[in-house]
Amino acid sequence: MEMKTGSCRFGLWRVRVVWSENLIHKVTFSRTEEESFVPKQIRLYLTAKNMDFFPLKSIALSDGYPYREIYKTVSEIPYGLTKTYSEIAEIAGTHHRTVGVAMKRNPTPLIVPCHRVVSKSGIGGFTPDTGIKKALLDMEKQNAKSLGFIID
DNA sequence: TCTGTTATTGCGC
DNA sequence: GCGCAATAACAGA
Repeated sequence: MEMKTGSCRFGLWRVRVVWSENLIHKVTFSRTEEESFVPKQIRLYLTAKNMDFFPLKSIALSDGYPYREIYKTVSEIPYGLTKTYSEIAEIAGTHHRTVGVAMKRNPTPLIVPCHRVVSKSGIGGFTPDTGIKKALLDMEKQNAKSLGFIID
């Protein structure tokens, strides 16, 4: 299988994607990347025109991948909503501390929506910049609200 | 093995 | 509010 790389704009950041076929291998953030082709679902998601990545899927969900259960649980959080580290831990049958480690090591943010996992007292962390997490949550919340998925 | 790492939480003051 | 201990699970040596 052939491995492809592309980069897409999100605010001040560039989202760099590595994939092959429908399998996403890696998603990283950078400031300097030139824009180039990425899968349509990702481009649309980043401009609030798409709510899921089907049929794309993350390598983090494949058999034998470390923290697979945690990533699977996180993937089930609906667009525009959040869960806490403790809630994820309870569902996945592990410890909230472990959820933090798994999020930090998540190879594919966005695809596995780790930005929807927040702490009880605040937004929680995000590498390389919590500003990205805030921007993603704002975008999702606003979009979901305007489509009537969230009422508040 | 053993040590370091970690995007949390809850309790006591 | 702040400091701190508890504590799961993986990477790297």
